Amino acid sequence: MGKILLNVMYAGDYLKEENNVGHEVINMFKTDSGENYIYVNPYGFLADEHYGQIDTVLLTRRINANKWEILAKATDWEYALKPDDILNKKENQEILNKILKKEIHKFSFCNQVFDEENKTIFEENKEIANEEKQKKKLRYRAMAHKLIHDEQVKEIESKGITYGGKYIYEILNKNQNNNYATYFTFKAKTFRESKEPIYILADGTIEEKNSNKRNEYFLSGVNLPKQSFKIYFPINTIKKKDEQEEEYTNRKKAQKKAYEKLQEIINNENLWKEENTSKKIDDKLKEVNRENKNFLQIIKKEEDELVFSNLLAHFFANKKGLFNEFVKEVLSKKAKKAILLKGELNVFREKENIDLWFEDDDNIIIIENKIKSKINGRIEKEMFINDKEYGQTIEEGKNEIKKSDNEIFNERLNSQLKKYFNIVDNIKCRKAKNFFLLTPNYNDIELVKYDEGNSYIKLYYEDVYNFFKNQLQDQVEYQKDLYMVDFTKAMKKHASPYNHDMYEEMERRFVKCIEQV
DNA sequence: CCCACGAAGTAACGGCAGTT
DNA sequence: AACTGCCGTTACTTCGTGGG
Repeated sequence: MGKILLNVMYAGDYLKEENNVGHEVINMFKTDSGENYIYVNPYGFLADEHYGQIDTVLLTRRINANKWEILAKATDWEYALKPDDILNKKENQEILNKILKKEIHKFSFCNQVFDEENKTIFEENKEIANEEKQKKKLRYRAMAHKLIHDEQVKEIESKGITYGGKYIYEILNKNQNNNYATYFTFKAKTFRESKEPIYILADGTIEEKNSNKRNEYFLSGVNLPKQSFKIYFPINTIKKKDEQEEEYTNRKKAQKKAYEKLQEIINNENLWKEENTSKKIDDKLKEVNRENKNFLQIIKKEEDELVFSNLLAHFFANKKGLFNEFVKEVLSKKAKKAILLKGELNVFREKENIDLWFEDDDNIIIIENKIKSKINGRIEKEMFINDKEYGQTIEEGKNEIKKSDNEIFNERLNSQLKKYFNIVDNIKCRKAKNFFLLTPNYNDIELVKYDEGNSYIKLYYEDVYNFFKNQLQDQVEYQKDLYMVDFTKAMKKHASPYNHDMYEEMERRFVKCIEQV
């Protein structure tokens, strides 16, 4: 029975620095000779005992604390450089002995040696700050890192591991600590991307109750790590501390079940592409990378919902007939009824705090735009011991959280959706009133959760993006408006089922670095 | 012109659970 | 047993708007 490793990609403060390219970017690319090298976060190697044990590495991305997306599977380790083997080479032992004055057989042993050697120094100089101690400790580990790095560089040259004609260590030469970096963990014989997003959900997600969505797998009773980039299945250690025997066995059972479920996912051929779809760095990819900019990206306003609301209001107010088409082609279809516009159209921004307010003789159409933020509103938690005693019942549709047999939390979400609905609903007129909530495709807001949520119709950026794209194709007039062309480009990001920001950002940086070497 | 308020942005902080 | 850094929460800041 082999182990499964779930590894998180595109995370960490390291990536915030423009010059740093996450090493994991290589996972989604083939080398120039068509091989798949995999880099396992965070440092590119595993603890000694895992080598030779792992069947499959699932490359994942965090959606949130309890929801991870599986992007690809890498199986059949063909080749790896084991850090401890490198350190145990005779010449490396000599180097380490000379510097550390101690025999090192295990990578993890560096810390211990440091502690022993510096015991007296730190006892005598208690004032040495902890921070400084940490820095010094890191320098010791860096020696081991350096030896592994040197060995990898040799291998990269002899095996010709290149992307777009450049050695991987050349490409990443602007990375912080590139001189100490590890570049690959192993070479995989098979690499398959998922056909469509596969999600695994752990405890704490509201999706549990209706987890019959496509490709969502619930790993009940298992916690996904919040800090670590790795989790191994079967899970290595279960702490028995503070646990009753029954809880302990239940947790063991849950973990076994989770492991079996992951195996099912891996073996389910329907979930994975038939071919190895990882790309090679070629001229076409470089070209796409250069063209892929839009002005909102440049001014870093791609995530700003106010900007999108302003632009939508601008185009609908100023392009004659555009809103008419939009209502016909998109809103009517979403509402499953014909919305017929009549008379002069007025477009308001932030009227009564409502993002977009369209009004003509016969209709009021409200669009609440949510890109990053959630629905605002107070969450009122009512806790009552045994609802019968208090004479209260839990209304249907509310989120009911059962803490124990007689403790029930009733979560009421008194939301801005309700507020806006009431504002418009209370207007005494014969106009038809339609409410829409516009969100990116990756940001699935559960309307049922909110008061009056059901009065809103979900509208996705994909709908709006496709509409604008089609309009641009059909109307030469629109093509001349470069703001409209760029705005449409900027919407594409939010029309994706993945929030691919880091994924795409890393790809962009990677290709940029290759061109600059 | 002042002030209150809403909403988005931001900084700080504690919890978490695997890793060394 | 100490360490780590993400994540959710909370409190605070900033900005714009609209009422008085």
